[in-house]
Amino acid sequence: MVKNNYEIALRRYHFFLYFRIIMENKVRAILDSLNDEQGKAVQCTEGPVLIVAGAGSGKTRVLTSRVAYLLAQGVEPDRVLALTFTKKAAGEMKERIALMVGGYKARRVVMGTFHSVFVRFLRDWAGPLGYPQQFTIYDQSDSTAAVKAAIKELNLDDTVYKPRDVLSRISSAKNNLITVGAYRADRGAIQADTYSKKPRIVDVYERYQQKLRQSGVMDFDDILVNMNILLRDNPQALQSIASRFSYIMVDEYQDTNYAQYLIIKKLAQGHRNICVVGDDSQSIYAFRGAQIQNILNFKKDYPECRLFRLERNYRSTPNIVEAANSVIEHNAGRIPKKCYAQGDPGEKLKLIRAFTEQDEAMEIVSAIQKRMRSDGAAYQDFAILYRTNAQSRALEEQLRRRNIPYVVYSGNSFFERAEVKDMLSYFKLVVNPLDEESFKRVVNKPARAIGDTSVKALIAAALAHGTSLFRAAFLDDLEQFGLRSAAVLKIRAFCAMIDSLHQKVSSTGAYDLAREIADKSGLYALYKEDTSIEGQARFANVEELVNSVASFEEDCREEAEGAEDIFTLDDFLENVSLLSNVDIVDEEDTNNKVALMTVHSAKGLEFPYVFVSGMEENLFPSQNMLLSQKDIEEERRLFYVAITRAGKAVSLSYAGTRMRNGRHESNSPSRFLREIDSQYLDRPLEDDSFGVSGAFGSGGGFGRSGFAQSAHPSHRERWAPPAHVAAGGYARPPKPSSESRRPEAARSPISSVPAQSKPAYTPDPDFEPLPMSEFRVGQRIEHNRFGPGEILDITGKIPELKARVRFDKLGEKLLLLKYAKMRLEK
DNA sequence: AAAGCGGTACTTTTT
DNA sequence: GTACCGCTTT
Repeated sequence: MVKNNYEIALRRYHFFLYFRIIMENKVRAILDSLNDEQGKAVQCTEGPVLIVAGAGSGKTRVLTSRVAYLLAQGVEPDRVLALTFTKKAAGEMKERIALMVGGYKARRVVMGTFHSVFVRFLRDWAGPLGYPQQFTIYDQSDSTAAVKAAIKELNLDDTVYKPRDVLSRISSAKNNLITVGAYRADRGAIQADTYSKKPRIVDVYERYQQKLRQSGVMDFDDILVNMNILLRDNPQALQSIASRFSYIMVDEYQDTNYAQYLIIKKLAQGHRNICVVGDDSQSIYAFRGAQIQNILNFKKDYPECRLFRLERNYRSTPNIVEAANSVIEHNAGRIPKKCYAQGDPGEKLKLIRAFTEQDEAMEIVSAIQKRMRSDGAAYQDFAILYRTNAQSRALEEQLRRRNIPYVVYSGNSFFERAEVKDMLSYFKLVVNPLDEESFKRVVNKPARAIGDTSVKALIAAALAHGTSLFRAAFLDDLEQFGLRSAAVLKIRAFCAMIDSLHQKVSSTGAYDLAREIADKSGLYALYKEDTSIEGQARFANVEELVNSVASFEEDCREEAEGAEDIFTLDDFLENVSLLSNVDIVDEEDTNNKVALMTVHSAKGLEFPYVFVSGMEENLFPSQNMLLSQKDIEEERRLFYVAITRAGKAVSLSYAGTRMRNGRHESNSPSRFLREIDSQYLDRPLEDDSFGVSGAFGSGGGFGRSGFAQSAHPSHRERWAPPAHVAAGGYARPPKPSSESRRPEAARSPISSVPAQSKPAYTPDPDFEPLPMSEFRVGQRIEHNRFGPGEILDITGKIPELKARVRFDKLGEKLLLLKYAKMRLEK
């Protein structure tokens, strides 16, 4: 007996030793792949930790290793919370952790985006917060539509109260946890709104919130606001949620806003094991409330915190890193750090100068093909980045022309299609019948003889009773709002259909229910019967959406490893609503394809070869960002992000003219190009490349008399005109301004001389306006629709030039030249 | 009630 | 140049 016990104890001890050796091996394996500083950061698990991680410094490696290290120390996976900005980032980290500690443990780590993790908690506490358990989430376009509806209900002019602007105002209020009441009490905010001639924004805010409430819906910001409310007002919830975790990690901390900051603070206040990772130089989301202060002030909140700096860049060549450094040094108030790379300095950054955006695109495509031959690179090694989504067009055209496979990372592709939105609205409405925007969208799709008039009356009834459209449908005083009994019956039939589907949500698999909705709603049949080419494409999209429900369900089952959960449509919706641009693209879709995306979307990604296109003033930096020094610094960080995506080579391109909003625009090369230390560029940037002088001959050639010839169409096609021609032709050729010559001035032109920074060209008030094109008074023209005629006179200011035309058949008409489809008569 | 037209605004970035 | 809105027409 004694011996037996002894043996057991010995065995246990052996097992313990054995176990320890395995663990030590695991730990060693984890730490072996790290440099000194990374290793320290990984092992410093207790207490607050700030990791300032430069671009390409192995930030993800540190984060994943740190989680793996914690698990190897015996920490239970579900006590670790890791927050990221995109699902893609979270997914990749999970995969890497799984490689280190196995999938079983890795999957149990609570890892996801702020929004998706918090939504889970909010579901558990939906009741106390006054939401239905199956609340749904409004995306940007739903929110905008709801704001618009709120504006209309308040009888405000939606051309003054532009829904997008109002929403962004409301959004920043929410991101700073300013409720409607606090907003009303905030004299500064009210004054600002009054000053911008929109004093009733706060009323719209109030109405908008009411609508969301009645609809049982949260917008993106509400997820954060409600999380804060929950943690503030519900001690039980705070206790339950905060005590679940003993370690918290936050990625991209520089991009957190106040609401997120406060949630993290509350969750960490017990154990203070909070590790945040970020790079102040890569803070690019101020427009959605991100506060760079959060990372700068981390030390103030956690005085005992340890700081680790990851300064060695493993991604990029020294030339790229130094070029990026030289740019970011133009910003004030950064966390001091010196990023560096070792090894072969690599190629210098390449400048590409083109006449038009098409030329620019061609140059880029040629460079890609050349590079593939010289370096044996594959398509997926390339990324083309740009400031605005609209710029992808010209690039796509050229890529298609040369049969180069590419993938565009952008939100407005699949999920923005009308037919997909219709189907999704049905899904949302079935999950949450109170959802007003979804209700309005699909109530008469396919046609059920429930027209605008009926819907308007129903809205009035809902408004009067302070309830949702769905509930309003069953009121018994609907006649008072002008609804005929036939219409009421049809509406109620629709609601009954939705309700019967709604009953099945929690008991039916997502895919089965999706199919049933597609059938019962009649949407499937509606799209199927349209046999036109576009109709077939629409049908295919609806099919694809429904199929994606199936693959979602499969993914979930795989993840759950046979646990007998059923995955329902509300799970699917939640997942879809919180996808980011980079999440939407299928992994298989990126195989051997050139990637196109905005610089914002590119954050966190890397490619061997990066092209940054549209390096022009007013585009990058954006013209909307030229007003304040703060904004310029954010644009500069954005440019920094762009450059540091590259491993081997960076090409920066700019065009002399490009089409924007249907007009040709000319801009000089971006100031950021001038900010790159010239020793890292393959050639010096011409001081006077575009829009100023030089390239097209200075001054004389484009005077008043010179304009008539240069504006001839054939001439214009070959030679991109400098700015003063494209801008309308009546401005003087600018004198080479001192601003473009002096780098010091270029660094801070805004704060010192705001007047000079914007209009590079002063219009001559005495000069008679000429049309920007070939049209003259007295000329005969031919209009696409109105036929032949004669130009009587031309009035108005650029760009609103109007031509009075007497048409031979139709008489006089006033046409806006920039839109009129007419040409000189042959 | 749907389709078709003309007018208007739009392009900064996104969870 | 396009997407969207609201008005008009059938």
